[in-house]
Amino acid sequence: MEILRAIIEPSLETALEKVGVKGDFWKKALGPSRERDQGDLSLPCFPFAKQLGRNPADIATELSTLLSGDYDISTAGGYLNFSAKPDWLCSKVMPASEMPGTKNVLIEHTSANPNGPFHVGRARNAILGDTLVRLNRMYGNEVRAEYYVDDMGKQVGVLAWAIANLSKDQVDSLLEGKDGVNPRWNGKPDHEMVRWYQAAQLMREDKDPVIEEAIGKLVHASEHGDDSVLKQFEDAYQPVLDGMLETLSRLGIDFDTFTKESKFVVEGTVSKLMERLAGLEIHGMADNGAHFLDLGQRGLKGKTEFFYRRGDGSSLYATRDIAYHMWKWQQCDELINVLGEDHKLQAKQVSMTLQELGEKVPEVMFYAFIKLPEGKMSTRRGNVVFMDDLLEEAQAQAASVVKELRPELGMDEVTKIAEAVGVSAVRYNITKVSPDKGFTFRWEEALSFEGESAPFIMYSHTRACSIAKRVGRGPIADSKGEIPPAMHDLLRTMACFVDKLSHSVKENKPHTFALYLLELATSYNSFYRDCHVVKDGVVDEFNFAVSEKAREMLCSGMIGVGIIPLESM
RNA sequence: GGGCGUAUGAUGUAGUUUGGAUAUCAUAUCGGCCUUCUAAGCCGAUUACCGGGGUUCAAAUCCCCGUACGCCCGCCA
Repeated sequence: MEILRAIIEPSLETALEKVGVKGDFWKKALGPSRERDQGDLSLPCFPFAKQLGRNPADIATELSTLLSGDYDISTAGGYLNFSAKPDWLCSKVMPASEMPGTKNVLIEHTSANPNGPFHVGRARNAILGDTLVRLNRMYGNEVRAEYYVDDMGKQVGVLAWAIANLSKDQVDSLLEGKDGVNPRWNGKPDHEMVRWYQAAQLMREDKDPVIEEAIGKLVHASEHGDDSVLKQFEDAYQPVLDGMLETLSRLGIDFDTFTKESKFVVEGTVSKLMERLAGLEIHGMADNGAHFLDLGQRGLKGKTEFFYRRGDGSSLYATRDIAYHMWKWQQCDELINVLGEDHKLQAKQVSMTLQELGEKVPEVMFYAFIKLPEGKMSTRRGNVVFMDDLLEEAQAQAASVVKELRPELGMDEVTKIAEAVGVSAVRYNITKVSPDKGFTFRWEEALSFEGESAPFIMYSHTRACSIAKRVGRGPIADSKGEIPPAMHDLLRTMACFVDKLSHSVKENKPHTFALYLLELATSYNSFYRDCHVVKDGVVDEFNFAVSEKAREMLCSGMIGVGIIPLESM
């Protein structure tokens, strides 16, 4: 609770000086209390014991007599506990709070190869990335969400070759016996066109030199910036990408800008970069003329040679990524990338090279993969859960719950609520887990609508909306009244909104704020139980004002993590 | 073989960056609460820091040695 810290620190500093404590190391010891009933902030006095040669409990007691302010003080077992006075807390929480962000942030996320539909694993990137985008915006930062389109190289090359050379019948017969397109997704180009890619990959297993050469030629041309080949690639991948973006859009995810990888080849920045790299101290060359940097000289362990240029003079993916980063740095103060954990080494190499060039390095949020109970997700082995199917299932499950709980609702209303509940639940179940934790996808958990879930938060919010609707007008400003425990508890939770948001944004940890919303909703639920707004037809203005403030916070918090704030569900 | 990451109740998770009190929350299980603003809710009960050393007044947190799992170690993307 930073608002409390701000008023405690100055007087605590004076008190500690009087007692004889030197230095300000205590500032980091002053932290949130472990238990809620201990207080809001606590100071362990053990570190002072040695310096002063006294018992920590005595020091705590003496300090408590030297302090006073808008907080209550208690001591317990060598700790000094501070609790904000409820009235003061209320006066701090109720006014609109200023958001501290001032930076221009560019967040690159998703950037999936445009060759097929999102499965749940690939979508983790988009969900985490978009949540970071939303949280940074709520924090006050200027944010640009960017998708880096991989429009050259082998993956797109294979897709383009297949579309140019295979008929639908050929594709169908090649893929015979494999799962077909779910009829629900007929006409959705990512689901349809991925079959050309899959068919081509199957054919390539035979290693037919004619096909390999044809694909190789395309890839080679794209990597040298051949306009007509790049155009052919674009015609192949764009519909697929559009289909993929449709899925993301259903999840509430969109982008401000799309930047094509080929841009840096065509504009010549990649070749200029390679010239610069060739002049570096740690530069080296292989027998066939390929170039690398020896990052081992800068402390990289394991494989130390980082190749950035092939023997034939063309660039590699990482080389283009470096050019891309240099370009990105020209347009923001802060750069964040969202990458799967398989990109850790690559990202390290890119960062080290950027440093070698005197450039700043990006912040990277890595996330671990989502597995299935049967093992790793793999499109080829048919061991996947497509995001489209998950969303469809979530919507259907939600619809059956809504129909049961709200039998009076019409079909349109049910569908609208079910869609919001389904999408929010799917997003939230991915967002609430720490990114570096790999987890196993289970339908049951992904579709959980109770406990630690989006619908739990949505439900609290609709309760607040329902009250507001019943009152039918806004709250009266500066209402005051009695603060019972449940309201006090809610106010304390509300007081940490910005703290939690700051932490989430600064550390690139969306899950901490996502979990905070659960606390906020829980506190609201207790308040809802104990502090009725409408009693016998009469509005308790103070309770209403607090309810409204909580409703606003829930609402903006939900938008921040991609939960759709319904007014009724 | 080397590098990086993860390990917390029956299950899933927070907390580890910056050491601090009785370790968070949920699911499951058992029991209670709808004549009062939506019971997708509320209240109560039950169960945990991978193993072994070390540092410290104090270790889930820091250091060392193991074990298990994941990812990476392409002139692929």
